[in-house]
Amino acid sequence: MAVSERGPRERMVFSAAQLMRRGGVAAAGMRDVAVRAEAPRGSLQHYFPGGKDQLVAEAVGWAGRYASRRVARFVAALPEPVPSALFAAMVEQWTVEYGAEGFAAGCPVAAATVDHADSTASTREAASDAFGAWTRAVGEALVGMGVPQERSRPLSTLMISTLEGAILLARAERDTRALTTAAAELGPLLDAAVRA
Amino acid sequence: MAVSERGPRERMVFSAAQLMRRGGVAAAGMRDVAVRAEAPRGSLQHYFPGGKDQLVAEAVGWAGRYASRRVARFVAALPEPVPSALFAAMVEQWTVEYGAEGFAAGCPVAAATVDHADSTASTREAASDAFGAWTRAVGEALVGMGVPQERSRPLSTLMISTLEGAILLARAERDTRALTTAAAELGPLLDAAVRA
DNA sequence: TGACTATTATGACGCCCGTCATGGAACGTG
DNA sequence: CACGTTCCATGACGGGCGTCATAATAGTCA
Repeated sequence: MAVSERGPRERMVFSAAQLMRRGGVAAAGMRDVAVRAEAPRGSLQHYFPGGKDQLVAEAVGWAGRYASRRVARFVAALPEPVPSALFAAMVEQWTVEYGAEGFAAGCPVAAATVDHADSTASTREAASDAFGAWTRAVGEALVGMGVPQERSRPLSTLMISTLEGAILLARAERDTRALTTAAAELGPLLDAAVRA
Repeated sequence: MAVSERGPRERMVFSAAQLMRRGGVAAAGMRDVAVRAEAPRGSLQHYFPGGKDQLVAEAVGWAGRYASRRVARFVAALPEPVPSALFAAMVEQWTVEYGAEGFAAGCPVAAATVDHADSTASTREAASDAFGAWTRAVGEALVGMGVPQERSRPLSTLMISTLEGAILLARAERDTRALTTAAAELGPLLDAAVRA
């Protein structure tokens, strides 16, 4: 995830998301965002006239789109297109990161929800949209694997709930145990929904 | 949850946890904590010489003990002592709160993890201990219901992961859907582990 | 009573934050 | 060239934060 790609605007959104991942919304200071994005500080008020709220909302939206796109790529790369394998891939993304870079960062959407769901409407709506898009992407993938339409939404919601919670536990415990447990325990349940 | 119970020290810890539940660690200002606890501001530096870090850590510890105690009470109140009923009770605590008071607050341990897991060691350790105590309490309850010892830890971890994630989704979406889905989908899986 | 500790009170300090005001540079287009 | 739009630069402002210094009060026991 290099910072040097795309225009300065997108770099700032990306950097905001990265900082939120590590220390929540409060840790994503406007000055820090500009520095990390190698963007001029003056650009913030130009590209984000709505201030920090807008920046946070866009960072959350970016994260939602990123997660959704990831799902499609996971599906395409699966040796066997079964739900448990998709969930395992989603979990593996985190175990790999935590193994390689430590437990510094979590999900930016979760951070935005925890910090601003009650105080800032735009942030909460962005988080809702992000989770919605992600859930939809997973649900469509499940349908493509033979899961009945009406089962796809509850199961995709369950997958994302469990993954988010396991990320939380993993960070607190500095251990990927919760993540691997989630994948192992939920796998059979997910596969049992195919063609049911 | 009245604020007027116990001594001023415990009231401050409690108030800190409540504020963290709503807007994260940053929203739990020291001055606010004192006001909400109806405690003198000067008491903060007296009872918590370790500053805010100590206060946050104790709030997280308080939450962990609270959740653990709750598990025992849930088990005692169950009409039928099966794992799915325990999980349903844990979930119901949140659906009831969200139905009655709105989606303002989440789990304080989650908030502490998201905001300070990477920056403050004492907070992260407190969160790890809180999740550990909670997981242990749930695991012991599962064993008491006939779940084999070696299955109790993964299953209790799964329950807490899924619950925490569903709380997150529920707050973002302002909808208890994720919570009820979690209970409905995980129930059969949990009960299948009894005497297995 | 006196002395010692526990608790409370209050104001100030320094820091960082988001925001704003103002102006300069870059640059395509008429 | 002129000119307007887009983009960047910089410093200041006001406010909130955690922390600290200092002192007054309350409670307790010799």
